[in-house]
Amino acid sequence: MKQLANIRDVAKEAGVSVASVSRYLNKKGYISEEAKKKVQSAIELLGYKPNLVARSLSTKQTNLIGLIVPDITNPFFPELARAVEDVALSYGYTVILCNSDEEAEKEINYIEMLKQKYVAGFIVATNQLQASHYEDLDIPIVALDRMIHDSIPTVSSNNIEGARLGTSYLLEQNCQNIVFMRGPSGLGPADDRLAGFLEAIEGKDITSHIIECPFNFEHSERIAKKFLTEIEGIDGIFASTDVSAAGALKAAYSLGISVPSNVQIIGFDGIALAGMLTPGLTTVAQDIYKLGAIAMRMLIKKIEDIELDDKVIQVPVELVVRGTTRSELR
Amino acid sequence: MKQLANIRDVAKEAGVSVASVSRYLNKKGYISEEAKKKVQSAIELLGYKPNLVARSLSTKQTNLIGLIVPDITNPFFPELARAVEDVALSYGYTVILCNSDEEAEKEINYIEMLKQKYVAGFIVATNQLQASHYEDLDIPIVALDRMIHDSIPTVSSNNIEGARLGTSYLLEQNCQNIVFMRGPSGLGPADDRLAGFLEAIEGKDITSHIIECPFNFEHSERIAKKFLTEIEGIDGIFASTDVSAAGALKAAYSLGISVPSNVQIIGFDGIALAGMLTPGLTTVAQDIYKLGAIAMRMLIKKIEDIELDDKVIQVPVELVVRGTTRSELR
DNA sequence: ATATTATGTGTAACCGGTTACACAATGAGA
DNA sequence: TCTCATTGTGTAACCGGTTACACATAATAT
Repeated sequence: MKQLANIRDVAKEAGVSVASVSRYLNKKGYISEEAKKKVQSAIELLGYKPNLVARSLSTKQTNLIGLIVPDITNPFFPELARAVEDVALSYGYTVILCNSDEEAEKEINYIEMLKQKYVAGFIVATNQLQASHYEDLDIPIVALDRMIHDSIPTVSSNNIEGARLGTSYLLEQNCQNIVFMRGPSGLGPADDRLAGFLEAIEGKDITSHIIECPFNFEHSERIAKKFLTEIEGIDGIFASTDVSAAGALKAAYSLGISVPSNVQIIGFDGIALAGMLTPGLTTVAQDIYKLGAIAMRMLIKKIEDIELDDKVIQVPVELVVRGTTRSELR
Repeated sequence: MKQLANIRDVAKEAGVSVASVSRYLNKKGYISEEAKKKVQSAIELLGYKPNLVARSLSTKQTNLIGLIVPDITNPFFPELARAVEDVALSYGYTVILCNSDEEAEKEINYIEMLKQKYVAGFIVATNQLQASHYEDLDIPIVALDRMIHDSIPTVSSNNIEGARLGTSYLLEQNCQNIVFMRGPSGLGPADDRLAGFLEAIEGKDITSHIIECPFNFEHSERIAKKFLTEIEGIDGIFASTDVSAAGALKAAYSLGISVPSNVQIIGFDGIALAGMLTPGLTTVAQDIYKLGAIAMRMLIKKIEDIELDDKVIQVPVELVVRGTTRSELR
């Protein structure tokens, strides 16, 4: 392959100055129709593509977006990442994937490194760091799934409403003795889901058990096995996450407890996994793709310095009824 | 935040030239102990971090790696991506995630764009493009999971051996009438898995049905439902993918066919999903993390121009027995 | 004593863009 | 006719690194 042409080659070929070529490329400043044409054909002739690195050096801007997630291996995040990536691509941005493992240090390292690369912005789906860290950065940021601080635009699902919805459904199904597997305390969505659950059972004549449980299959299975053997008469489980629900389902199965006839289970997230389980998992589904897509669009607005209509966007949530609840009882 | 220091500031502060600072930073060329110390303290004093964009412009090299996968939403790929990302990070590289959707055009667009950014190399887990495309690129490339061409270093699982292993196990479990759900024809791993299956049943007195099926849950479920109703007496299913196996499992369940007592099912991949299903999916497990990690290390060697020991690496595969096969019959 | 080599350092050009600024030319308004 | 705004263009500095090359000095070989 031949040496790539640069802007000076184009200028020479077109018989104009580099400034004119640059103005043409960026549609900025004055340029005559005639010059435009000459530049255009020179570009075509030489197969010229602007060097993005050089441009970045000069403008201190790139079209790189850092997407920070706890762990792409957790099936919630690939769906989110996919949406972010799709939208980014359609606007000419490129996404860099960063797994933080919920460790502040890893996250800081990533942020430092990407800052050195002049990333255009970050989408952060973790909340390890204090808001001040991000504010000091002076780079556009959008929080996804988890609220970091009022000062940072956020897009998340309506978790409280979702938990209320799921709980009400469990009550409709005549569950009287419900375990709520709450996520790690201190984690925004986990807390909100618990709040929604508590609101929904408020004043109802049912027994409830709140049990903390990480968003991880093996732990969830173990914990569910424990409470299913230790607590008498459980007839409903609301897990804060589909993965946890899957753990509970498996635990029930291995204990010979039949789902949904003995225990009904409901999850939260609406990831593809829910539909793959047998029986299919009833779940409060987030619109994950929308979550990611909106976050990316917000970030692009911030990057391009367009005023945001709303700083906080709540995406509605929907109950998807499948086989782990007794829909025939409705 | 104050203006970041650049190399000239450091040089001035240290009382040396920029060349010395640069030599110090890159550990290249001669520099005295004394100068080293002066530069070091100037760097600390100013909190200097080299500007990676400027460096890239000059060296025409970045520490960016493009990772091209069909769709990160397919649960096989996040596990792979995770490994790639971990190893990349540990060597100071950053990975850019690209979903090609198995479309040649998308892939070409990505490659073009990343080339403009001086990416250091690509890990390609798709095979849409002809090898020549990659060769013309003149950028280090490693093929992951799927072989593209002899000329391109490849790391993949031993798919033939894996399929043989799984099939033998099914035979040991007394399956007589087996459906092999093969992946899309023309796809390397899918073809290899079929080959392994055929080899393993060669000469055995059993009935087999080869049915093509994409690597997608919904399609797999539908197809499995069809053959489970249309074909008499199926007692074993070997799916080329855990996701397909999950579809088959769900299909069996919805038809009231019990697994493993009526039909035994075995998958391929060893993704986390397999363990989350009930019953747990017996599967031929790839060492997915290892696959990704080795690919990344190979790529780094290519980038740094270190001779590769082997151009093609086959990672061994392991049978993981869970609940969809009747292990008690052993 | 002299040639040769190894060590150490600085200057300035270069990578390939962007853009401030100077300078024209043209047309409109006073 | 004389401003002055508008449109159009080019030169050269700048972004922040790397590095070829020239030059200097010290150590070793002849």
